[in-house]
Amino acid sequence: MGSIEPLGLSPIRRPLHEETVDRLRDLIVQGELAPGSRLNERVLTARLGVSRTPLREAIKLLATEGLVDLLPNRGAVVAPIDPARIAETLTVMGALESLAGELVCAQASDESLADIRALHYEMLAMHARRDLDGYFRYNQAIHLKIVEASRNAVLAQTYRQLNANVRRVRYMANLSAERWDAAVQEHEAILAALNARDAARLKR
Amino acid sequence: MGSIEPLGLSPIRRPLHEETVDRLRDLIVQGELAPGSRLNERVLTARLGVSRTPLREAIKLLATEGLVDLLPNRGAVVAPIDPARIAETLTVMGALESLAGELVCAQASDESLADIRALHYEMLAMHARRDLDGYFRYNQAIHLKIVEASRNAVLAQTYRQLNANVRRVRYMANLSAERWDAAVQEHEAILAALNARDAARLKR
DNA sequence: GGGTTGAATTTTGCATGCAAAGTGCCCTAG
DNA sequence: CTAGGGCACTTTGCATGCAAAATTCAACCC
Repeated sequence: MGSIEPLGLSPIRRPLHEETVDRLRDLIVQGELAPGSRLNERVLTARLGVSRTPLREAIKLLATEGLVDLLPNRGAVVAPIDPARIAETLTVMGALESLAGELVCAQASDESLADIRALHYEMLAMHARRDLDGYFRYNQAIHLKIVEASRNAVLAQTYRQLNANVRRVRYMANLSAERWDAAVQEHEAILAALNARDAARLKR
Repeated sequence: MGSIEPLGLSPIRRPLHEETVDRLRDLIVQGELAPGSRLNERVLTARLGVSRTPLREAIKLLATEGLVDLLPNRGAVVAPIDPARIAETLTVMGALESLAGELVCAQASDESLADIRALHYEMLAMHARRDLDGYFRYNQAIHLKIVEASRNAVLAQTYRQLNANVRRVRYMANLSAERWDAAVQEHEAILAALNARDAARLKR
């Protein structure tokens, strides 16, 4: 396009299609593109400032992540939120978290555990001041950190991919207060087990 | 390209990029494209008879499956086989299979179980006549069938995706005879537990 | 002789063009 | 007034064009 790189020492330039995937994913996850709405290529190229080629690559990629549905010869739509599918996803994520917990107990570094503990207290702080949004962010961060601390890159990537799908729901479904408190209790228990490196306790 | 569709009453026509993904995946999984070799777009378009656009879409898709590595501005290579990564993948697949087993015990239909049992005996037949290739095919089929019988589409898709990666290895790594026999024994045990719908026994 | 630089070629990344499939509107027939 | 058919417009799917990055190869300098 007509713009000249400001040549601020930008060490690397990310491929456009990658950038587009991330931006489009954010639009979908944060609900800016509503579930079920069509993804018109012309509109999106205008909105994102890219041409159709990287956009189409991005759309197909997000289709494999389950965030969009491809309708042959009729384009793509933001995947509707299917409660049954969400439930299935949570089941699988549960199994992965369980595995991650075991691996963390067995082999994570003390620094990783310390990081997780720190995030946990940040989250408690958010809970204390009833900051739901902040709470969710730290909650996400903790889960991702646990999965990363498992030192299994495949596990981490698989988990992240599934997570994108349920994040859409979490953004919408507002938690009741009791449900929220219960979740926090649960988190306390998990953290305690991790600290003790007690894999058996973790699985309850 | 210049060819005319033979117009045999083809009810539907699969999108070209999808077809390309499958064909390219097969080339990689079956080792026809060696790990580490570069994916030259011009060469592949000639080989597959498609233009660069669907080919590029396919390559990016396979990158998310972990079958190819993308080198920015330098194209793509068939992902080298990294033993550590394979081990990680098997760990995750193990967790998923375990989950699948539980789900199958809890809620699969009797017909599904019968299908699995039938495949199991087919596999035993292959084992008896020392047909390694046939054995692998049925082995794969059984695992896929179990995962599908779990009635969790997300689980099934996740499993299939991870499986593509390890299939490359299974094609190469020839099993020793003892290792093979042991695997068959294991399979017998799994099938027995499934038939009894005994989830606890399954997990050993 | 080894290393470096730079021009030619190749290859990728992105943009755009073209044909076919799809969609909707309007007009007409019943 | 409603149902059906046809035409125009929109949108997608694929192919190709163009510019920039990378690679190659060779001449040149040290």
